[in-house]
Amino acid sequence: MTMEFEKNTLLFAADPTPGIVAIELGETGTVKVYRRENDGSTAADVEPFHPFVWCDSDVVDLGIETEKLEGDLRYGWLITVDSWKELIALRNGLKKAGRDFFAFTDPVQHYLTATGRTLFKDLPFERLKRMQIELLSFEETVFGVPDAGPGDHIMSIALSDNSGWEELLIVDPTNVEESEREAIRRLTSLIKERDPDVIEGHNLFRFDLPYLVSRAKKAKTKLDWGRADGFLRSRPSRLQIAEKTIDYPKFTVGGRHFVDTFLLAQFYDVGMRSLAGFERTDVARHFDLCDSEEISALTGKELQRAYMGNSEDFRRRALCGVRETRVLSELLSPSYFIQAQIFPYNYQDVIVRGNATRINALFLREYFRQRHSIPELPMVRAFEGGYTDIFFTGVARNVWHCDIASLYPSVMLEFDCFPATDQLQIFRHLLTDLRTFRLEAKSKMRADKDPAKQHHLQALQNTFKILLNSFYGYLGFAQGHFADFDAAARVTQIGRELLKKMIEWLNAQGAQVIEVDTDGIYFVPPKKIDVDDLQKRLAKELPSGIDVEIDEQFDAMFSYKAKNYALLTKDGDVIIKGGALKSRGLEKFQRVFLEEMIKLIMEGKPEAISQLRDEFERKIRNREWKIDMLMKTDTLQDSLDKYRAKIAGSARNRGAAYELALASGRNYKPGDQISYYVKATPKKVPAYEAAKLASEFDAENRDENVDYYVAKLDELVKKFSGITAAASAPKQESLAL
DNA sequence: ACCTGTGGCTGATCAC
DNA sequence: GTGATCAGCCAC
Repeated sequence: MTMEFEKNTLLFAADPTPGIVAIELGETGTVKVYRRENDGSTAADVEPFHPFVWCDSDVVDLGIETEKLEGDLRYGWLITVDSWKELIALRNGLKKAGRDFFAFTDPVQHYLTATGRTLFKDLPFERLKRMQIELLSFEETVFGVPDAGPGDHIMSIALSDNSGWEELLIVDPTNVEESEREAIRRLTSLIKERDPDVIEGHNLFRFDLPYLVSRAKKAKTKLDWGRADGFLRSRPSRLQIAEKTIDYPKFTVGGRHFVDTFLLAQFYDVGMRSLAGFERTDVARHFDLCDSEEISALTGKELQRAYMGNSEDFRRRALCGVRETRVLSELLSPSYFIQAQIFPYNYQDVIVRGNATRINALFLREYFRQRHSIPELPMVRAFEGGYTDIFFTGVARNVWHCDIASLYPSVMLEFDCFPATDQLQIFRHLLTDLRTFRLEAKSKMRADKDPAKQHHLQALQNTFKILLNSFYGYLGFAQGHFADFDAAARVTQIGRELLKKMIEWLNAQGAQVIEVDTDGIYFVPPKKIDVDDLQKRLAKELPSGIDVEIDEQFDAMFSYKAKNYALLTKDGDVIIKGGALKSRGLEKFQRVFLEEMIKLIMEGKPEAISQLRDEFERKIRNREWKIDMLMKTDTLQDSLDKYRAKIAGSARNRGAAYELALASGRNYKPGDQISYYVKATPKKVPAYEAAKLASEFDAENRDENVDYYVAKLDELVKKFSGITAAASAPKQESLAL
């Protein structure tokens, strides 16, 4: 089979029009469709636009023409109009008449759903025109806020694109007003001239664009960056990334997309949990693409001096930013580029929409195509999740791990856990196809010798994987039209039963099960057993289509609590899992101490812990560490107003990060991170009263509360003393020594 | 205007 | 002191 998956219309939609790079609303009743031509130029087609509404009843009484849809689901009538203006009028009319209806709010989603088109078909990522931008402001680097004071202005605008072109605009410090205006104008004309499809930046939404808008306003310069001469627009938006909610102004401009690598980094970290922070330098360091560590580490004041002195360091720093953004985007964007070929969304929106929302859009597109009615939103109810348990705590030696491959997708397919309302059986078909495609993409990737193709296939199979895993979540998604909470409950129940069956069987074989979570089991194998043999016999216990694999073996495991454990690999590496052992909520010295302590425990050297403790105490008392070892970094979840309101209503306790944010007088927003430490105080006070911003720490005149930190160290040692004692008392607690 | 799910652990604070 | 509650973060 060739790359047939790109011909799958459920996934990649029915209309094959290649090379669409952007879509924007045009003159009344039209959209402008921008396409990349073979010679690299961009064509603009004017196309008709027919937005639509799904309605629960015939509306002939309102004098409106409707189309009766197939099936008997709630929204069984379709009303199609000829312009965006008419759609808004129709919605208002229906609302007034008390009719129940459903319509998309995004015109691009209307267009793509109605036509079956998607962006970027047959377009390699390299042919997308991507421009990178980074502004440096005179005071931002000192205060962390755009447009901090009257003395503030743009120092530089750095630009680059994926053809390798670069340009640096520097504002003349001796003639700021005129020079800044000139730089902004030059920026606008460069955007028009180079005509990028995508404008990328790190913190583009929360810094560069709002800052630029405020400076352009002062300079009375227009930011007409649209392909059809439209202006930059923004409105407040909010983004949910795992447990974090990020407030940001969402910027849009006609015919182009904005991509913020700060947001991409946030999404990346949900899966990996491995970034130290989300500043560009943190992310660049993580991916090992820092070309000059000391240049990017320049402090605000040093940078100001370099700027005033017109030094080469300033130019290097300014360009270093866009280069890193470009590489970062090349690492983090491809999966979204592929998703834009699949989902009826703008590239920019594919990034910020959640998985379940995107799946919902696929369902609605196919039901629209088949002119089939769609269901109302499901009744929401709570349902039980995966099975988690722990049977042994302490250190175990020779630990094996087995897991069920793609547990929930397999259960859904093998046990027919599909949405009751899905009369067209889209769910089953998509899931089946995705699973086949993923395996295909994976095997093709292994077979291919061309690194560029391998890279694409890797991104493709990863996209399929994310999608596959989101289908179960969709069943329990309150805003999914085809969600089905009973089906979701069946999936997890079957999952729990399978796991329990495996545990029972392993125990009956003489294995000792240590820890279980959802789809995998850590256990000490019975004596004298062959891995392949055990795997074969375990597999026989499970229904067909449910594949189990003994995928890993470890020298030791430190089992602490459910979802909290450490592993010692055969290569001597330590893997730590769980919030109790490695949470970002812990200060760095605690995380480092824990890691070293756990390593000692797993290596069978628990007696060395007290020496480690003493060494850490000495370093705290002698103030040997930089403050980053002692500080804590919290992410603000609520706005400061909401926090104030909650405190006033006794709905929550005070927290150090919020108190510091309030005291700073700066405009902190949800998603912002605050680093602070606890300073010495004359008498004992709550931590939030003794907290001080890490940025205000004075290394020449240190004031951290050493007793507070030593006490924390002791609590840590105490907390684990029981379990380390157990580990050194083999007869009682330790397994398979 | 936006939004995949449940399960589990911990630290900080506060009422009792 | 203790337990309850909330917020934050993590596993899968």
